[in-house]
Amino acid sequence: MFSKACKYGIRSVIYITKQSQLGRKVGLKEIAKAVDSPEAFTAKILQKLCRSKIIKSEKGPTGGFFIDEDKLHSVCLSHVVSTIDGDTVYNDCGLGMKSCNPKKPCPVHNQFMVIRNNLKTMLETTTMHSLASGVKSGLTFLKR
Amino acid sequence: MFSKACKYGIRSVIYITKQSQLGRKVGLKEIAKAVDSPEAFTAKILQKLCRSKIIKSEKGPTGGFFIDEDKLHSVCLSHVVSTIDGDTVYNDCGLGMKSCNPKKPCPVHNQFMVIRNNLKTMLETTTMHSLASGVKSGLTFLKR
DNA sequence: ATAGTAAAAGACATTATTGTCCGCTACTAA
DNA sequence: TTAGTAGCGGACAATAATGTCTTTTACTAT
Repeated sequence: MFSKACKYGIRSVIYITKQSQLGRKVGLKEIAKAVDSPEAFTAKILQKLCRSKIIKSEKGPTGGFFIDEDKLHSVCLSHVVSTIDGDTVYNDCGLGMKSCNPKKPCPVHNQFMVIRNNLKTMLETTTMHSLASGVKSGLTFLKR
Repeated sequence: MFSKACKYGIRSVIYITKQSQLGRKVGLKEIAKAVDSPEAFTAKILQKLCRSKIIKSEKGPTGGFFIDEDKLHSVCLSHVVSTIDGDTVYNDCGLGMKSCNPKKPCPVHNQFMVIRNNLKTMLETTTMHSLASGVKSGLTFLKR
């Protein structure tokens, strides 16, 4: 479904969200440990997410990654996914055909449309805030 | 969503189905041209599909790939997908966590369950026969 | 029988993804 | 000002996926 990079990214942003709700900035090491991801690789992913303004970072001691107060409730799964994996999940043909469109559809075009719209809606309506809440309340988990 | 190998596989099986409905066996070259896929790579995929009994092959001149009469209406997308990509689409955690299950779910477990069940149902109820019919009637296309 | 055709199988090549390492830059606190 | 911390960026390494090539095997029609 998603690349590993994207999965690490989502897990990381959930953790950052959770900590930002407590007013904490978190360092790379802490994030990698909390979500059980390779540290250096995670750094790359976080850099991408910074460039796309989903998260912010501050250098130096007491620095780390965080999410702005006013963004805490608006960041969605879809933002992270499109930053890391691009729009392939939404746009690419299910059978990998170059020009698959409603006028010249691939054999599974319509079937995939339904699934993909479901997925798109889910990604666009699921906020990182709500996912972080699940972790905070102990209903869901971020590692293992 | 699916690997390239899986996409080539699906396209190929649709084409083979279409031709088998006409009582024709089809050679590798013809398949690769019809579905616009790399020939040698497609050969590997067809071998897998043969080993899993989804399609059959006959060697020698007048040989080629085909689907048994009695299977023509029963082969589903799910069969091809699980042969080529395995069960990852159905079983693997959406966030790549090792032990994600209903008792210890990842943050997006429930959201993904819904989507995945939709997908699973779709794959299990969509026959290659029906997809081949769409191509035959000119409603859908297998290349470009 | 044998010549020709087509799939099977294994070795190899290329590319994309994943992952690591290290020096550099920015920043903060003392 | 400076020492230490933490993210940034580029180069590099390992692995997995994709794709190719060549030889062998099986078969059929003549």
